[in-house]
Amino acid sequence: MNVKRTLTDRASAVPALAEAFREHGFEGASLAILSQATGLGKGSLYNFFPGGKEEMMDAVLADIDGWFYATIFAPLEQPRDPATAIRSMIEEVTAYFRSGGRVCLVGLIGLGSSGGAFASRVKDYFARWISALVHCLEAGDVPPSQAQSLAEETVCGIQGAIILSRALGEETAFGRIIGRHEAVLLNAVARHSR
Amino acid sequence: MNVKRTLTDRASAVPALAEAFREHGFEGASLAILSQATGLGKGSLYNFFPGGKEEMMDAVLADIDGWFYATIFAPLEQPRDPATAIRSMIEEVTAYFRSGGRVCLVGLIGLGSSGGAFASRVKDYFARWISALVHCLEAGDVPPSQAQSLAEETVCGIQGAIILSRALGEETAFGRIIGRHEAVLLNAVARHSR
DNA sequence: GTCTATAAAGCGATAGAC
DNA sequence: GTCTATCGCTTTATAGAC
Repeated sequence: MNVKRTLTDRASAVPALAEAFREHGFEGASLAILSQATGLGKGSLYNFFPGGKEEMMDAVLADIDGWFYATIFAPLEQPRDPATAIRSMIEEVTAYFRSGGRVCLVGLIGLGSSGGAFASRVKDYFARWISALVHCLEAGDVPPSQAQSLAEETVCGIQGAIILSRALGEETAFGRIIGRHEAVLLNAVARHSR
Repeated sequence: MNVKRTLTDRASAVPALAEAFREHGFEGASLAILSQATGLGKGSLYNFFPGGKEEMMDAVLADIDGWFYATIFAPLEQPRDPATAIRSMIEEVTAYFRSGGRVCLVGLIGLGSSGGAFASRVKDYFARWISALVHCLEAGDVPPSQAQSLAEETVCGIQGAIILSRALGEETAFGRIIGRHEAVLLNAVARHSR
């Protein structure tokens, strides 16, 4: 019971850490910031994460990966109806990234120099996303080569939409861009399953 | 003459600073790193950039903006032949970002917390890029609303392609994704100018 | 298990010799 | 104009009180 409790507390600190890393980046998020974000003292943080910031970031990335797998990837991989799965993905992604107001931490880490330490997590995240979307499109009778292209373009477009909507300072850009990707995906499955 | 000389030396330090900021980010690039990258001591750096790191980054962003305006934006705005201008943009962009091996510093800064201080530069960069591409497409008789969508999608796709090719660790992804965007743009101008 | 105090190192920035 | 030395301050990380 007491073992479970410490794990639970560690796990409950992860979302706060994630938000701090999102806002300040890996190097920018100091222990003082992380301490304030979680409400835990530095001592407690090192008790949960003996490896320091790196272990915290690793736990955050693992948590994000788990959430995406359960919420986005898994439904795409075994879709009852491909069109519904696509619509669901777009809806969840838009809510998760708050229309571009919230940064994709995995993408951000991949761009930075700190990315090397988390390269495999970053790679897996994007590879699994694309793979899941490919499976969904193929379930909608889209030819494999076209499914691969569409999946890559969609995942790219989402990352780009976050950058662009933040840069332009207009949240509406995100929905506009993502909406067009949704339409392209739905059009593809509708055309081929016809 | 001596005035010109100091300006030249300051300017010649900017590309090295840019590369250091690209590799380490704004917070990650310490003065020790910037000193090593430029070959100048901290004293010399502060002589050229009294405002410290912020002024260095601002000079870097101004330099990048100037290069993009001359090389990419201006040719798009007054295209002799839209298709040629588009092909040239893709070629220059691919070389500049080294097929995704080189990060887009403007996009990276826009994602990070340090972006606030450089928000107007980041915004202008993307707004001008999209605007220039829209003008080029309209010169190719693409309807305005469609030109705006295509331009947004292309700029997004380039940013996303950098993230994805780095994350997946395959440089080929960049050319593949950007090539499809190029084809879409060329197809649009060919179809409407027909 | 959580805190405060503290260590050692690195940070941005400045001063002053040359 | 360029360097070295140095100032405060913040950083990560640890130690020890409770």
